[in-house]
Amino acid sequence: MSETKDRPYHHGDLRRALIDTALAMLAADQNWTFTLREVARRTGVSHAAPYKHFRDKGALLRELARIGFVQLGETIIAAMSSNLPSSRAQFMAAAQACIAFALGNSGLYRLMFSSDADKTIDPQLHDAAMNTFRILLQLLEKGQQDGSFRKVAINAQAAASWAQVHGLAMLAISNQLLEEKVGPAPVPAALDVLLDGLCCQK
Amino acid sequence: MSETKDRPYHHGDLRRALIDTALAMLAADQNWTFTLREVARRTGVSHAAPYKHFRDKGALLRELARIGFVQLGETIIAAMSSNLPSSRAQFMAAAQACIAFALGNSGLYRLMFSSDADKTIDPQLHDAAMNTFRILLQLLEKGQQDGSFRKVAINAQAAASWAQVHGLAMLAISNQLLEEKVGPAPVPAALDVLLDGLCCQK
DNA sequence: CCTCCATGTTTACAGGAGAAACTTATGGGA
DNA sequence: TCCCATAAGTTTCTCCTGTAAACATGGAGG
Repeated sequence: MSETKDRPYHHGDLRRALIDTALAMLAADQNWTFTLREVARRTGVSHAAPYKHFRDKGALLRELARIGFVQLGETIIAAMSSNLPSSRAQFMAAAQACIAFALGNSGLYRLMFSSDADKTIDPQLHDAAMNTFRILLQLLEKGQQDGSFRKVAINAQAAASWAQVHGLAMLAISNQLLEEKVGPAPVPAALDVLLDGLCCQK
Repeated sequence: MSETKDRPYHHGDLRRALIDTALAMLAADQNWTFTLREVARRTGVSHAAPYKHFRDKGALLRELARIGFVQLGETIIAAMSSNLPSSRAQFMAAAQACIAFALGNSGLYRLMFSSDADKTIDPQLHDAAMNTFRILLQLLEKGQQDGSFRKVAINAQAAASWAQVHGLAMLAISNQLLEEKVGPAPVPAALDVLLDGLCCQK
C-alpha cells in the first residue's frame, strides 16, 4: 500500500507527537478544554491510541505543565544571566521574565498552576515545579550574602516573592492590571513595592 | 396525589436550590468537576431543569464565584472592623482573614480565581470581584492619609498587595507553605516582608 | 525464521451536554 | 368567572466524550 510511508502502523514517537499537538492546541486557544479524542484526531491516530502513552487526559495535561515549568525555568535563568549590576536588578529581571512568560503563554501558565496539574499526585511535575522554585531561593540566598537583601528567614522572603510574582502574573494575564487604570508600568511599580521590603537600603 | 406536598411541579425557588446544592458539592469535595446533571439529580429535579435558570454549567459556576466574592468581602470587613490600633495591623488582619477564608473554602476560592469564573464575560461577577478589591484600595488610601503607608502610586501598592495576598492564599491552599519547611508562621512572616515595603517606618 | 510484545485500531458502552417538543400551574385580562 | 399566555418542569433525542476490551501489526531478539 502506498500509505505505508504516510502513516506507518507504528508512529515512531506518538507520545511526543501527542504532546506537540496538545501544546499547539493549548497555545492556539489558550485553554485546555480540548478533548483527548480531538488531540488524537489531529495527530492522525485513532482515538484510543493516546491511552497507550497516558493513563488519562489528566496525565497528558500534567506532562504539558511539567514541560511548562522546565521552559519557565530556562526563561528565568536566561533573563538573569545577562550581566546585571545588582541582586535587586537580577530579581527584577527574573520576575519580569516570569510575568512575560505568563503573558506569552497564558494558557500553559494557567494550566501549570491550575488544579488540573495536581502536583501532589505526580512526582515528576512536582520536581519540575520545585526546580524552578529553587532558582528563586538561590537568588535570595545570594542576595542576602552579598548584602543586598535583608537577612530575614529565607523562606518568608521566598514565599513573599513567589506569591508576589505569581500573583502579578495572574493579574496581568486576566488584564486586571490594565482595566483598573493602573499606571503606565504597573508590574515594575508593584515589584518595587516588594523590593523596598526586601532590600536593605531604603 | 399525595406527592403534591413532597414535590410540587413548580419548585418554588429552584434557582436558589440549585445554587445551594452546587455550593454543598463544592464544599464537600473542594472541586467543581461535578456535572450539571448530578446537581439536578441531588436537587430532585430533571436533568434539563437547570437550563431554565442557567445557560450552561459555566453560568452556574460564575454565580457560585460571585457569591464567593460577596462572602469574602464580608469576611474581610468583619476582620477589619474589630478595633485595631494601626493601618498596618488592619492590613495584616484583612490579609489573614482572606487567607483563612481561602483555606476554609479552598474549592470555592480556587473557583473564584479560576478561568472557569471568567470575569470578562459576566458583569455581575466582575462587579462583585471589584467590590471586594475596593476594600483593599480604601484601606490603602486611609493608610496613606494617616501617614502609615508610603505615598506611592496607590495602584502599584494595590497591585502588589492584592497579588501578594492572593499568591499566599494559593500557596497555602496547595500546602506549599508547609511542605517546603517554611517557618512556624509563614503567612505573617511573608506579609511582614511586604509591609516593610509598604510602611513608612522601617 | 519465528514469535513476543509494545503500539495501534476497532468496537462497545455508560454517561453528559444540550436542543426540541411536550406538560403543568399560575396569574392577569376579557 | 373563565381562559389562556407564559414561566417552569419533564421527556425524549442526538451527538460526543472517556475509557475498557478485544483484536491487529510489525519490529526486535532468540
